[in-house]
Amino acid sequence: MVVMAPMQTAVQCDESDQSMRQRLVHSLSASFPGSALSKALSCMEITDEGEVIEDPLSSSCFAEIRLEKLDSDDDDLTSLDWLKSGDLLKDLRAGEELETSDETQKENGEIKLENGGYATSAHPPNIPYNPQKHVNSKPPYSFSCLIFMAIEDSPQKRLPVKEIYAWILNHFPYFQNAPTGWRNSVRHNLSLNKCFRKVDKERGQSIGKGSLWCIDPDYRPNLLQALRKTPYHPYHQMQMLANPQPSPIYNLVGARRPLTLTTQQFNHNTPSPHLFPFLSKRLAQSSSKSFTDVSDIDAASALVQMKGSPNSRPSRNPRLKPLALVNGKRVRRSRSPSPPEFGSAREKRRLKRKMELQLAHVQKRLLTEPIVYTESPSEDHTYSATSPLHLIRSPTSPGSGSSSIDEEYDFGPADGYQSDGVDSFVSEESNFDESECEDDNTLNDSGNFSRFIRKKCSSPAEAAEEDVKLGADALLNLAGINTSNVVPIRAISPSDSNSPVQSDTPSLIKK
DNA sequence: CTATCGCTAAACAAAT
DNA sequence: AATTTGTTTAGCGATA
Repeated sequence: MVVMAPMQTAVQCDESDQSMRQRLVHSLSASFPGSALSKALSCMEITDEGEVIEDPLSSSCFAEIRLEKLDSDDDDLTSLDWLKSGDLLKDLRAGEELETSDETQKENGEIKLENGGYATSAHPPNIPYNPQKHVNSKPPYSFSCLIFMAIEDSPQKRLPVKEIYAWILNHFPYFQNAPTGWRNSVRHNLSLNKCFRKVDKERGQSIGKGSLWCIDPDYRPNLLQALRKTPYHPYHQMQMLANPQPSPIYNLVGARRPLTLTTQQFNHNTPSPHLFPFLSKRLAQSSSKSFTDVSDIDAASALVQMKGSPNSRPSRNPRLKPLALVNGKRVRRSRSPSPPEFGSAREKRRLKRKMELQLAHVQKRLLTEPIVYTESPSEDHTYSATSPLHLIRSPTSPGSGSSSIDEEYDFGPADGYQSDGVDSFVSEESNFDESECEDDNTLNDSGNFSRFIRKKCSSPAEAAEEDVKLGADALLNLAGINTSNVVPIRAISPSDSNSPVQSDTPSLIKK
């Protein structure tokens, strides 16, 4: 059931589009001066009649986000009872007033401190957040999101710590008066959060102390997802500009509700080239491919036959080592392998071939599609976030320090802060050309996915088997079929959320 | 009640 | 030597 937003509908229909758009453009430009956001906004031309001549967000990845009913709490939203709670109507009216005044500041929940200093209170959840205006409210973004936005907003998609500080200070004046501990938190987050990766400096390159930090391409969708789930995330306001239709109510009233994209919506969610030049370029190449096509389902059903009924399998994922606590650290216990069951040799070969072809598509999608189907925060951007690639990475490879990461995971060489600006994951994309799906040898020999597997497995035969098993799980999950070998980053249906598999999912994998 | 998450503080080492 | 950067541990409150 899709829950529309009755309040926002009323708000947006009562006022003209033009005034709303103009005010939002003004507000966002002021909120994010000089940023990619304001650049994207500057590309919009609003006529006197309020028409947006060029709307860079018309195909935004957030343009068709809808809120799906996810839990019993949503029932509250289907009734109008929630309207009566608190001073919501007053707050909403206050939220509409984007012009700053002392009075509206009070109504907007601003916390005016007598000493004019730092407040630890979070921004009120029922007020649209303006970082430039609500300078005394703690931003409703996690440090992960702040760092993500800072890095994404940089020309090279990589920043030294110092400039991350600067970006945050510039865009969130709240931190100008905050104690310096937040810098520690930023560094702590950079260090501990797997989503962020240090870029090795080139020889002779000097950017001062420390390294550049970038987004790990594998986790970028997770961060996007996390940002999307954040109330008042800037891109949502952009979405309102592009598509002033009823939006998820939580973005207005601040209730914590995850967004879920439907399969149909997925295909239309192309990021703005103004905001995500590399991502939009990548997706444009594969936009003609549907996310879950018939062949996926076909292959998945074949896999069900091959693997047997998912429900008949033991709940524990045999390939995931369960976690144990040793000296306070989470480590993996040893596992006992579970051999796959196949039919005749001929049938096995046929299905394997089919599997490999489908696996190639899955691999390609996993590395190129930005949208993540998750409802658990742990799948977004936290220290415990997992990705398909991480499932098969050895989390505690001996000697896998920062210098060996690139080699082991085939990251491209560091570009340097002021270098050509080629995004690191562009090179990864090139490893997944459609033509690779046409040849078994190529498939097995050139993909990162396969390389990871081979590094993990001791023999080619074992690697091939691992390949098939992994692809089987990926396809089954993409087809919405619950399996014991869940690929946790995608296609997790609400009914899977309590599956025993997830409890076996690694909850903390250190870098 | 428990586990997880995000934040904060702190200690410490390494780099500049 | 001082400062900045990076890593790690610990603890707390909020939340699911």
